Amino acid sequence: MRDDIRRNMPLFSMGTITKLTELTPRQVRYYEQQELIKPARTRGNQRLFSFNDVDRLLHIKSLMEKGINIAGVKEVLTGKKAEQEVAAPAKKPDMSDAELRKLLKRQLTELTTRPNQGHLTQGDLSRFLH
DNA sequence: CTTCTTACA
DNA sequence: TGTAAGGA
Repeated sequence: MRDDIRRNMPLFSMGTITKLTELTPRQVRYYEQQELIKPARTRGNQRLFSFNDVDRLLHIKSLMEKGINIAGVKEVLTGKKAEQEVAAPAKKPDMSDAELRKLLKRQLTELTTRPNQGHLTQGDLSRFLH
């Protein structure tokens, strides 16, 4: 009953969030607009995210990767519908050459810069907190 | 330097 | 979703 205030305590900056979730600031702000998350603000209007926010963002991310749209994500997160009931239209596994090389280059630098670190995926947080 | 909002050749 | 612009 007190673990809640901890999970809801505003602690992370946008920079931390993007590195932790691997989402772009654009996406994070958009999800906030859609009221999928409600991060706190500092006096200077800077967003401060909590563990719960990270949790929700990771959930949203996994859902989006499954091809589920905002509407579907909202229904799932709002707890009014099951994940299956909002099945994705069609998944396209294609990626342009530019994107592919960009991705490979990024992963390569990450491998040499910070070997085996950072980036959470859904489920990691709960284990981390428990 | 990091983040914020608004807007769109 | 990306990105440029203008401020904090």
